[in-house]
Formats: sequence, C-alpha cells, structure tokens
Amino acid sequence: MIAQQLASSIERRSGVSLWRQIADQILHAIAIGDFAENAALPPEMALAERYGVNRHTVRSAIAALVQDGVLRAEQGRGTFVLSRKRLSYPIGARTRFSTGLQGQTSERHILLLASTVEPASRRVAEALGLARGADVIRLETRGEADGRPVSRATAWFDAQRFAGIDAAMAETGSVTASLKRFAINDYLRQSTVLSARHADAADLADLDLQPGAIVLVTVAVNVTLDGQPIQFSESRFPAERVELRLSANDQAMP
Amino acid sequence: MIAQQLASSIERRSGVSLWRQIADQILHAIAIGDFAENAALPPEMALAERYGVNRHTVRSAIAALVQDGVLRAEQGRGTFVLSRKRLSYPIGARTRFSTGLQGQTSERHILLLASTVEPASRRVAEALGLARGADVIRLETRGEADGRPVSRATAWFDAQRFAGIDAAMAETGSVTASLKRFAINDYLRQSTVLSARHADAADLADLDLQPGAIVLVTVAVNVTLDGQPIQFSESRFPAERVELRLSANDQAMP
DNA sequence: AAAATTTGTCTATTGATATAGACAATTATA
DNA sequence: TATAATTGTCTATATCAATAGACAAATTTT
Repeated sequence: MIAQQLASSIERRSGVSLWRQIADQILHAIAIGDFAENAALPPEMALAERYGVNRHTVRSAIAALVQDGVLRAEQGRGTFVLSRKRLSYPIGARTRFSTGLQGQTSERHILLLASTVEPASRRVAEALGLARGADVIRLETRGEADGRPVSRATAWFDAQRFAGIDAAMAETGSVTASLKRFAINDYLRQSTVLSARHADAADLADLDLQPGAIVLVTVAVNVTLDGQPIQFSESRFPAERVELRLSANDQAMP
Repeated sequence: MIAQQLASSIERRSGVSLWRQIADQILHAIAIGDFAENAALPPEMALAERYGVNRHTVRSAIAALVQDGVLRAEQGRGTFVLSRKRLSYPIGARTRFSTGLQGQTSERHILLLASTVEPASRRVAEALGLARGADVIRLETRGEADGRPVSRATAWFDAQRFAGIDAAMAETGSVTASLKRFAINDYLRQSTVLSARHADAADLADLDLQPGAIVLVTVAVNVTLDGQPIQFSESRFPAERVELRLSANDQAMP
C-alpha cells in the first residue's frame, strides 16, 4: 500500500542499467514524499515483481542507495528510508541563498571554492555588457545546508568594478554582503533560464553525488535597481535534494 | 576548435553506459549552442581520444543521436548537426502556452490526449481547495511546436464547476479559451514548483524521446484574480528540446 | 518454539556493453 | 591521380549487467 505510488516502468536496452532506473524511481518517490522518513520500502521480492526484474537487480539498486546514504537495510527486518524530503529553493526577482531556505534547515552557508581572473567569453561579455575579452572575476562556490551540498555555482563579475569581491566572498560567505562593499545595497534578478542535465564529473565530486545524478541548471543575470548588470551566474542544483519554487510573491517585482 | 566546449568527463561503472553519457554530452553541447546547425562534429577518432574510449563506443553514441534525428552521418565527409537549439519557454505569473512561444516557432497547439473524471487525491484536493475524494476532471495534453512534442501535461479541475471543460479543450485546443466559457477571462499562476527526473515510459512514448531522456517537471496552481484555485497541473518538458525562462517581466504581477 | 518473512551471500549462465584490430567505401585534399 | 581523412562493417575478446536458483542469517509473527 505504501508503495502504491512507486512508478513501475523501466526501459531495457536504453544505455541506462535497470538497477539505476529503479534506484532513480525510488529516489524520486522519496523526494516527492511518498515515503516518510524511517518508512519501510517494500520487500525486495515485491519490488522485483513490480518492475518485472530479478531480485538481484533490485538489490543492486538498493545497494547504490544505501551507499548513497538514502536507505538503510537491516537483515531480517527490511529496508528503511533515511533521507528527508527535498529542500524547496525559492526563485524569483529577489532570490537570495540564505533567506530562501529559512525554516527548512537549521544551518546554511556558501563556501568559496576558487576564484580566478580571466578574459570574458562571448556569453559572459554579453550578459555583463562588457567587451569580449575584458577581465572578469570568476567565483566557484558551493552552497551547503545542514552539511549537505545543495548548490554549485559559477559566477562572473566585472573585474574592474568589483576588484576584491573574491576576498569579500571568502570572508562573508554571502553575495549580498559582498556587494554591499561596492555600494550595492539592493539588486534584482533580471532573468533566469532553467534547464536540466546529467551532472558532469566535477559536479559529481563537488556535490557528493553518484554518477547518473541529474542537476537542475539556472543561468541568471543580476542587475542593480536601475538595470545595470552586476553578475552573471550558472548554478547547478542536485535534483534529488532540491526543487525550485516560484511563488507569486517571489515573482512580484518590488 | 569547434568542439573545444564539449565536456570530456564520463564515469565508468555508473549504471549509465558510456555511449549514453557521450550522447548526452553531445546533445547538451548542441542544446547550448556550441554547435551551429549543419556544423560538423569532430571525427569519431578525435571524440574517442577526448573521452578516452574506443571509437566503437563513440559510434554507438552517434548512432543513437542519428536514430533520434539529431545528427546526420555521411561516409567520407563527417557527422553533422541537424537539430536546432532548444525552445525557450517563458514561465511566470502569466504563463500561457501559445503566446509564450511566439517568434520561436511558426506553429504550435495543444492536443487533448484523454480526459476522465476521478476522485481527487490528497494532493489535488489540497491544491484546489476541495474535499478529498470530490470529483475532479483530469485532462492529459501534449503541447506541440512545429510538429515536435514540447510538453506533456496532466491538469485537474473541479468537476462541478468546470463540467464540460474537456469538450471545450478538445474543441479550442487552449486552456485560456476554454476557461472563458466558464466566465474566467483572466487567471494567474499562483505557484510553480520545479524539478527534474528521467522520463518514464509513458512520457518517452508521448514525447517521442529516447530512453534515458530527462524531463523538467513543473507543478503549478492557477488561480482567479481574487485567489480562488482553478487548476492544478503537472507538466513535463523534454530537457533536450525546451528550457524554461523566467524573465523580469514575466515575473511581475499584473 | 516453530514458522514465516526478509535481507545477505554464493555459484552459474546469458546478454549487453566496451575494447581491439583490420579493412572496405566514400569524400576531400595535395 | 594519388593520398589522406572519415565513416561503415566485420570478427574476436573481455567486462559489466541481469537472470536463476539455493541456502544462510536475522528478525518478526504465530
């Protein structure tokens, strides 16, 4: 009964192994709340029947999720759900990392992984309104909530105008706080483009994901109140841990 | 030089075959515009070296994309990109299917696949403000642009208030037009929740996707201007064909 | 205490995935 | 026209994924 919601369709000869497809579906069922924390998964034999596969194939899927810290298997008792539901990350004109997750986590912060100065690519130059090849600062950051990585972002700033923002980020752990040092007390998200893909090797490592994981990708431009571009960024969110939420209030312009 | 952007990281023993990972990366590179239409892919040997795999593995990836209509291989010449960039689907308080894609496609419409009356699940009842088990109409639709499926949606309406909306949808092919028959001339999107997952078997068939494809999922509630819930819906967008765009204007409340 | 349920481990076999090498067929280039 | 570059096809082999069956180990139920 509990698992009535679990989808039961898998594809053979797809280039994606059956055990991974099953693992993904279990993960999805947990993510949308079909299984409460500590709830028991259906027995291996029941899952095998449902998906029309061998018990060992189900065991491979479960083993991967146990390895991933999502499930806990106990001999003689059953297999149980460890991980909580996905974080709901609000997104809109006034998207801010820290305030957005309030109430869902007890602790959250942004970690600066690396920063470099480089010539602007076409894409970055266009977004920031700079000449192609102009110096930009690139910041690589990771967002963490309760010790779990929930985002991995790459952000670009005009190197001339925002010289030293890397140090400010390292110190404050906040984009909002860092921008205040450059006399920017408020800013808006001008545009956000959303897509999804499989995580690449670097993201797998940085976000502590298993191969085959999906990331939501947002490409965004932040602007000052009078429309000057400040920041161009690409953020990756692990789809198994985070969902993005557009609420009416967030969508409203200030 | 052309393929300088192509990522070159793949994971072994991940449950996802190497040829599928490579196919996904090529697809992604095309989707973000790294390859223009009719541009030549690097030769098979070059790709094999870049990914550190055998040429035959690259050939499997290319074969899948040729089968999928994304690439065209010509003996002696090379392999060329057929498909265009992703559609950019605007999303916000005033999301409408048809108007949103204007300028990007010459033709677009919504097809009603099926409709049924059923008791409301917990999720649907909560969203629509109905008692659990109350009758609701479920519409299954597919959005098409220039003959290509670009969305697959399931929508629920209060069966009492919107009796006959299935017929209206079949006739008009538009949610906006159908709602006008019920004296609703304007409506807003109250909330949107975004996630991503692998397409299930039904979506693979309906959206004409290859196994392993990723879909963006939006769960949304539409309300009247005074906040009464009208429609609850879950839409799936093939990530390889569609990206979702939040622009400042779309985010603004009217 | 006995029986039933459930996860854990082992062996064996089959099919899909990946590697390796050779050579043919077609097109572009020197 | 010869040469190089590129895709297409074939054979062979190794590894991973999936199936099948049997039984052990731990826990819960009767």
